[in-house]
Amino acid sequence: MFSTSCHYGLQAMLYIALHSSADKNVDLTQIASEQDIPKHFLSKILQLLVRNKLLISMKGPTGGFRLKRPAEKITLIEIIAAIDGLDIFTQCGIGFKKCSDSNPCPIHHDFKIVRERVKDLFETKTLHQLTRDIENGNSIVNLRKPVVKG
Amino acid sequence: MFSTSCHYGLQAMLYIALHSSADKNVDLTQIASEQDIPKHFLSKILQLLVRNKLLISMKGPTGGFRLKRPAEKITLIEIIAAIDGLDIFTQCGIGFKKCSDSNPCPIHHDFKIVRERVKDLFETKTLHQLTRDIENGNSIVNLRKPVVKG
DNA sequence: ATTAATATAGAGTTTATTGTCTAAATATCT
DNA sequence: AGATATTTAGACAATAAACTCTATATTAAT
Repeated sequence: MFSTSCHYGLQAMLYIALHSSADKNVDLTQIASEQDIPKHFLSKILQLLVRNKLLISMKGPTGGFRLKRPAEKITLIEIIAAIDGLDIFTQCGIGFKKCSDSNPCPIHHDFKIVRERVKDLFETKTLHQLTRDIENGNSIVNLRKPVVKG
Repeated sequence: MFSTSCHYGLQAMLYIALHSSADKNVDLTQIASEQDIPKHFLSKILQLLVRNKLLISMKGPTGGFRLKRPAEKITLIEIIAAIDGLDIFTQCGIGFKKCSDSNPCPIHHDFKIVRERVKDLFETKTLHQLTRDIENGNSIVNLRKPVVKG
């Protein structure tokens, strides 16, 4: 449904939401190695997210990435919009370029309904909802927070 | 949502459903030019649909393509399966390879619901339903049947 | 100040997708 | 039988997506 880049971006944002805080960055190498994403490829995706005001980056030792806004205020569709764009949520189901509400293809109305449901999901789902699920143990997929030292 | 090849395949199948019959083929050049699809590229897609038993092809003068089965018996998902495969209907929304019902990512359950709705649509929609919509004038997009001579 | 750790930038490579061209095989029609 | 119209096949080209590598800029810590 989304590009590989977009998947990487979503995964990285989730990782950063879980592992960064207002005074703690997560660095690229850690994200890339723990999420198994090519480092320099991920680097460009994160740069894009910085330019789109979803992340803050800092150079130097202790540098890295953190969320620009609280996880409650970041929806998944913002990440998707920054990387893949929103065409997928407006495009015709069978690819007719001229298809529209007033000039519908024969599947337009039915497709629009299900497409909107997908869009709604990503519009309403926040990063915080995802991290909460993980912290509650309702979701897994190798994103467990490491045990804090001390 | 689907590849360009898949869009072309869906569009061509719809065109063939509208313009062929048990004793009339539609030829590649006509489909390609009327649907504005690169001819030789479309040729390969139609060959794939022939191999997947959705179309019959005949060479020579009066040759061309026709549906292998009645349009009532061909669902859109069969066309999609032949060209793009069905991965999109099983893949994780945020791209985790290991995500599954028993090892869910934090959006798994919600995403599965909307993904199934999209799948349902393409599973239940037949080519016949599309052509009927067009013939009833409920859908347009440059697929009008040309006026029959005589 | 120096060093080390980090993000940023840009060039280059590989692979997949999309599109083009030419030739061959097959079938119809006269 | 020969001419013509069609699909099939395969090589090739162009573009985009995914990935790699090297160098530079910036910052924290010493």
